[in-house]
Amino acid sequence: MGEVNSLPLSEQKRIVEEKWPEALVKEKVEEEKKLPPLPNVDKYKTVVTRFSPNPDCVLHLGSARAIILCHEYARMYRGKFILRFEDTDPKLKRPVPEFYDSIREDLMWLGCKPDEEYIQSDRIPIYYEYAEKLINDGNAYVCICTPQAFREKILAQKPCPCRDLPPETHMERWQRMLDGEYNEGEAVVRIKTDLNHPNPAVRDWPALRIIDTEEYPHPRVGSKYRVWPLYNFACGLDDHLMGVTHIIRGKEHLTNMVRQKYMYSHLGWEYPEAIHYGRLKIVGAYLSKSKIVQGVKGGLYTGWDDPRLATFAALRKRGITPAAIKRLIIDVGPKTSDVVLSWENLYAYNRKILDPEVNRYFFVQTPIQLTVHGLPRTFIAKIRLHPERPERGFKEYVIKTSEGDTALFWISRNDLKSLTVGKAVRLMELFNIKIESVEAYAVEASFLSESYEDAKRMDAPLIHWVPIGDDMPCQVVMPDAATVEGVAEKACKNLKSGDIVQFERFGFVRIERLDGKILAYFAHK
RNA sequence: GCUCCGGUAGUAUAGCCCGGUCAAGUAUUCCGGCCUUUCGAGCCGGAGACGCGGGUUCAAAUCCCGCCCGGAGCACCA
Repeated sequence: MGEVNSLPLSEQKRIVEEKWPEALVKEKVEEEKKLPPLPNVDKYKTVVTRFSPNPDCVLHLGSARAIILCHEYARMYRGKFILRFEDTDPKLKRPVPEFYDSIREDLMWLGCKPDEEYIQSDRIPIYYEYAEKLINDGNAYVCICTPQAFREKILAQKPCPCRDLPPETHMERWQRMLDGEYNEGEAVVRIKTDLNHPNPAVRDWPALRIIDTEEYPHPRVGSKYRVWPLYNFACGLDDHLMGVTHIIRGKEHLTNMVRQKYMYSHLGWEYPEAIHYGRLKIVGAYLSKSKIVQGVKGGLYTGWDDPRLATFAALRKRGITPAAIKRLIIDVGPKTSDVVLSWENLYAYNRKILDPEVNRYFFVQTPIQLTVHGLPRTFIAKIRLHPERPERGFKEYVIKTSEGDTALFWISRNDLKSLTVGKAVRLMELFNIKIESVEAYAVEASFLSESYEDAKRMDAPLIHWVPIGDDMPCQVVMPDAATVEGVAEKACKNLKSGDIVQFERFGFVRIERLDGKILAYFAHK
């Protein structure tokens, strides 16, 4: 051991290469983290997962866990991924037509295309059918107690007066519910459970209730139905009916599973495998639908894609790639503890994806004028669009010694701090200069030399620049919605809306608009 | 309050079920260095964690008990 360690590294490496070449190869394979296996996959012919949003808001990073986990597992086992809109509350959580589409779009953008799609508001007759069966079999009943009266009974582990009435009576009441003879809140269908269950919330839970859809019409089916299923009823039935084998959802649904299991046993069904992951938050962002809706409606945010929001629309606008989100979610995995992500984690994945792909440009933030005197000749700066990929092409600027021997540039006021009178500075990819004078809005300098080696030897700071005249105005909207003003180099005029580029020494941005001037959104450093 | 989860570095994660190979791995972050006409990326090195207290055991991040902290649910919402 000591003998081996005393050898130079290159020698050690040579020996290993000779004797165990496979050891080195293995070392280089950077393994991507994989999802842990799903439980009891063998029990089912095909794995079926579902993502079931309420279309009452746009999707955000908080939903990413459900979407990506469900989709990824479905792919992993060559199974099926279902999108199911749970829009059964026309009153309190009103679905909004535009969100059905925005959710579909977000899923496509994320690369999580559903194999099938269902909308619960189209399935009301199915829910009625099972409600009747359950009532007929004495496993459900129509309760006409006031909520308070019922609550008292159930807390005392006693049946309410309705519970033990014969099924025929309840079938009559059910018919009256459908016929509109009860008003909102006057009757509710309950699933029978164990009255002694330790958690009062699971005892005889409500399955269907009445909504006055004349007053609160459903955006898709209007006033067609007065009796609407509650979450546990619709969701519980659908999961079985659609053949869902693995339910992957947040742990807030843990008690819902307990409730639904009673219904499954009434129907003689077997409950699917269920994974309840923890809550996902990201520092500084509101991931609550109500906060988002409130903020957008109230004008606090510019829209669903306001850069301060962690909606997919906002992330997309900023140039955060779906691949980065996917890696992040897979990295976090399906465990039950809550996580508070830091943006750095997301950015790091995104940077890894973007860096080898996107072109580089100069953007000068809060520009000030730099005058360079004493140019010996005209210079041509020919700069690669991507440092490692010369085949991408170049951008070219001719630095003319127009007025005598001087040239004018924009440089960033932020770089003022690295400029000291008498010291050398390198204009990246161009030449070295010596600072003669520094004022708040103007810097004077003189030409020093051309070679990069000189700059290195002098330990000169490197700053980027845009030739005055070869510039175009550019605004960058930052993640806090503040706007940074500056100038971009002229070559940016060839960019298109939607392009993601790196503004060197500034960060990655996505081009939003280009009309003589540039509007970009900042992704990250 | 009741019911149920969970707590590994700044962040995220592996390991926990089936104690030893964990003087705890990985990614990111931060700090150095190298490389490179930029930042970045890349390469090399460094910093940084088992919530607390008991117990069982030759041996505990892993098993048991207590405590503390965090979260979720307790709707005729999803």
